[in-house]
Amino acid sequence: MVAESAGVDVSTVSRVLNGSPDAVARAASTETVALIRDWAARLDYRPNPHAKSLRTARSNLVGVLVPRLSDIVLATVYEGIEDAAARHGLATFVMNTYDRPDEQRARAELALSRRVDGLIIGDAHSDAAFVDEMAARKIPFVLVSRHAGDHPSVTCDGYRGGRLVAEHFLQSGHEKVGVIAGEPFASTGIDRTAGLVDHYRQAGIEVSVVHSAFDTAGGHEAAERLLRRRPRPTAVFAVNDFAAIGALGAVRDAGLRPGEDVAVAGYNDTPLASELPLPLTSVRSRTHDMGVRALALLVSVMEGGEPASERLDPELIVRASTAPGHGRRAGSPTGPRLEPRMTAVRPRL
Amino acid sequence: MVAESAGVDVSTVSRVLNGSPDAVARAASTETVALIRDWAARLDYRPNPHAKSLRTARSNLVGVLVPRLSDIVLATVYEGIEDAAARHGLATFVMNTYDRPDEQRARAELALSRRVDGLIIGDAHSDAAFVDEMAARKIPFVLVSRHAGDHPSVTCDGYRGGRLVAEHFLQSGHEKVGVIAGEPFASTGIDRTAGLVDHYRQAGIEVSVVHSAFDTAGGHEAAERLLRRRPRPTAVFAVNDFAAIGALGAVRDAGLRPGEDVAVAGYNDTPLASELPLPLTSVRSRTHDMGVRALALLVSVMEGGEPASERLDPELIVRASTAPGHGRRAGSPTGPRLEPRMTAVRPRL
DNA sequence: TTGTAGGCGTTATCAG
DNA sequence: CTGATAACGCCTACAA
Repeated sequence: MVAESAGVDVSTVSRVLNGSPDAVARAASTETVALIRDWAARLDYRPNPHAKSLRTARSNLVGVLVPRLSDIVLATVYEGIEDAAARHGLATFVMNTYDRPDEQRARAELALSRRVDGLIIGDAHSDAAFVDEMAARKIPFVLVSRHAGDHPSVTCDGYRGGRLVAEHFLQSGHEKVGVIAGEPFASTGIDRTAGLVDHYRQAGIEVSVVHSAFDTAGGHEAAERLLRRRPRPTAVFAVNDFAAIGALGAVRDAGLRPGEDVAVAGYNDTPLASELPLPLTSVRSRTHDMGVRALALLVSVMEGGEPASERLDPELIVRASTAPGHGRRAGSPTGPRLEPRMTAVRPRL
Repeated sequence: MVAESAGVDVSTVSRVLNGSPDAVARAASTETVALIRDWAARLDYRPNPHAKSLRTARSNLVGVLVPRLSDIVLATVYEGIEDAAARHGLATFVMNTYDRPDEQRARAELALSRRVDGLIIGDAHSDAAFVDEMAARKIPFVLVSRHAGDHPSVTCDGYRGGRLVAEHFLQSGHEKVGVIAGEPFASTGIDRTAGLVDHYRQAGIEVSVVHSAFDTAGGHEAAERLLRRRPRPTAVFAVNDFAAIGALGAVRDAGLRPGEDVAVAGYNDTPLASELPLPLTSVRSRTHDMGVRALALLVSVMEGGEPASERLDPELIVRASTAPGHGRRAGSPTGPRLEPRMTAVRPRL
């Protein structure tokens, strides 16, 4: 189209429109380049991506599998992926798998039938069955958020995150601790739990671990179970902020003062954590960065590389839920005197 | 590929693999059909979507624009879109625009350059500037969540939602009411606010309206402004659950009892609303359904139709934040006696 | 019922 | 430096 209008050959047009700046210089005369660029702009020409993909056998598409996009953690990871993908000229499909193996396979096939150049898998299970299949089929992919087997992955160091919480709890004098460990198939929960458990064990202390769904209701129910144990935990670590919020509610419902009678820490430092009535101690897990790095890693895999996995460093954010009087929300008019007021004369047990 | 293996002509293969059941029956002999199907399965043949799109000038791709995917409301709408799209054999791209007009245009162009067959726009501004441009360019699109101009849209009736809250507040005896109205360019906040304001006006009462960001911090700050007014509001309606959570915090920080001294209602009935320590009254807005319906509407538009917009019905869910003693979280061991305990002997003002 | 041929818009190769 | 040509895989009108 550009070619006809400008009276130039198609191949020249292609060379000008696609080549790197200096390649263009070598490929066509200055006038021809100007002419072609002019017509392309005037007709606002866009190369047809389907024709291009057909010819080059590259779609510049990547598929992304997540357990659930309405989980803010994964949504934020995906935002990172999407940002980075746009910068690389790639487009992304996201799909929910609800952590169900059959859906993982079905969605992956769907993506593959769309001829994606690679896959970012955010819902790997620790048994690695599904990802091993993908690897056996030589499909370029990376894992994000969770790791499995020794496939390339970008994660945030959950083991270290768990230790950070353990150190904080120990320094605060907690010797009876409970962990709400999330789903048993997710490396995130496994690592975070192991980090805390190991650190406590080195101090000669055993902690109670219960599993739960990754949401508020799951955390509430799991915390109830922990609070029934004797001696009762004085600190609870939930491997997810939403579970931690549920735990806060359970503590309150049990007639105890969250933050005072029972310290509660979460994970991921969700935007809500700092804004809760009782601000929540949490471990920042650099979710957006994980997405950005995962896409970079995938690009490297797609280019035939065998890049090393990346493990980002977590950061503990201490707030009032584990340190009464600390970590008040900025901009509050009342200052550190909030907590006593929030918890005044609540009957014990 | 299938053709060579089976020793059949390519066009016959195409006919068998694409045609509707009875078209196939008319197009090839039973044996040939079986033969072709057999080989297709054995080679797990997938038609190349790029070749198909090139030939048919249809990509089966739809672009989705949202303000921000890490907002659970839009994430849930998108889940609905994605579910429905998969059922229609369509694939979707989502992109964040952060409610910035330049990003809206840039992302729409990106989608268009990918040759999407249509667009679902979840971030329309009430001035309709951007969507009018799209319409002028004859691009098939529908709006979701927000409406603008008289372009086809799927929304939940915010005006009615606002009225539902107003009725509930009036029945509870609130005569001094504040509204946290969200961003002024979003039809959602505008309609919800208008519904409440109109209903109160019909009762001869004026309400205070303040704008804010749609997040927790915005709601906190806006509530502080409302609570400084005299006479002080006894009820606050935030057009978004996250803003409502911020408002709950502000009420508490002001030394008042949320739910008792100041009723707080939110909007969207986010999963968190029912799980908060003080369960939040909210208006359910059928976000997932909106996504599903929006995709159906887009399909109709892409087929050349001019379908009418859809307005789904909202539902008020009353909980303890506006009705102390009501709406306790199911499964709690303490029953309706929670609220007095939560708010005991907090100093007034 | 089956086969043939042309073209969708690119890019790569080869020749001028 | 520029132009012609083939091929990517699919669909469809037309012919047999």
